[in-house]
Amino acid sequence: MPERRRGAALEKALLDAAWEELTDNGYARFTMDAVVQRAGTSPPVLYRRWSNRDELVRAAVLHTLSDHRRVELPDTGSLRGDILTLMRELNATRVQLVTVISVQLADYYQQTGTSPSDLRDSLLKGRRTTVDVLLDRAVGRGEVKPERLTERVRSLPFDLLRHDILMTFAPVPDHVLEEIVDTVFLPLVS
Amino acid sequence: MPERRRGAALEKALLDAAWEELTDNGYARFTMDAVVQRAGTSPPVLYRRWSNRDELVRAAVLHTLSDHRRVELPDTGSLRGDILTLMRELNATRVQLVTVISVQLADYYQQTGTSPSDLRDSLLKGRRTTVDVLLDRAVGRGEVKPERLTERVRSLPFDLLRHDILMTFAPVPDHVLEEIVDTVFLPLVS
DNA sequence: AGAATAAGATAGGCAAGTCTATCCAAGGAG
DNA sequence: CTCCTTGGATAGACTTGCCTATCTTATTCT
Repeated sequence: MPERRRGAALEKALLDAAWEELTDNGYARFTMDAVVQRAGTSPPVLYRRWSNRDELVRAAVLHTLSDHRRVELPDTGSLRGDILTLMRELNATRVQLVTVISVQLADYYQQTGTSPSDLRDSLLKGRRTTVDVLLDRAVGRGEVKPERLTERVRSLPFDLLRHDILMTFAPVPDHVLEEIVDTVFLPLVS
Repeated sequence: MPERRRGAALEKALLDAAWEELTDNGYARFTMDAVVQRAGTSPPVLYRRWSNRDELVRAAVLHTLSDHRRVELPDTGSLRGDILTLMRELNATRVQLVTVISVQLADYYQQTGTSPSDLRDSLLKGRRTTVDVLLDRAVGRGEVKPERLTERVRSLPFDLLRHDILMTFAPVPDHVLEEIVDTVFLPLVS
């Protein structure tokens, strides 16, 4: 007989199940029944917490986002190493997150009249990102010319990474990451 | 009494209606009934041609793609002008196409195990694109150094445009297009 | 121990959507 | 003019998913 889960543990299990349904099947095929079944519980348990599909989806996304928030801060001694390390980590760990946020939630954006950039903005608002730290250190070492670091250029490697992920729904090969850094980003900043 | 449409005209009306449903409501809310109603016809007319939802979606996408295939070839005398003109046209006319192909079809990709890049590849296979022509002319004028024109760099401005469209689901402001060309693309190629 | 709380099972009403069967009507082909 | 194809209307069977009501049972609190 399995133990009966309660409170926070049960809630986490439900949100995890919802997230897995979302990544596996996408929003279009996301059903409450499937979440119930995957979590091994019964409908009322779910509905006591989130009274409809959209509430559950929102909660699952927020839950996963807050889980993934922190990234290790690389420190390899060079901008190239730092940026590549960061990109490799994002590339390895965030493919699902990126595709769900950008693609699977299409219906949610349509209903709310928002877009992925709105979601992103509301999450990053006022936070100092890892990239900012890396770049400041590189400026301190004289590796980059600060006047070249426009917002566009700062986010360029990550925009390109995100773009490639969205076109393939898969991690990007490592040589592509190096290509982005070596033939696009570094030439523009140094 | 409205005339009764037949054959190709009717088929086009149905596919157009399907495409509009797709752009307005997305794949998740795409229903046969809605298409029937928008086209002003009745269910059997639809089912005689496409026996289910997915077949219809596929047909509508292909139909629209073949409609949009050609782009005007700009000739402003400078690479900057040519590229900007092309980007402006794409930005103005392809937002729906890009978002539908990348986002609304998520479910389709999941079922077929494909991705937007597969769709893109199968469409562009062997075709000489407008961009190639522009760039070759620029090389001829000595505006760009040919050895810098890697595949990555050639597609860079369009990848960034596509990325921004996917983050906002809307046309990109003109000053952003200029920013991409002036602070990213041209510095890399000249 | 006993009471209170919340988990979990089961069943079912309701709504929406898919697809088919059946019919009638328009309009082009002979 | 008549036939025959095909468009179009209507109705309904069937399925699926949402959500609620009701009941039993495990776990925790006092």
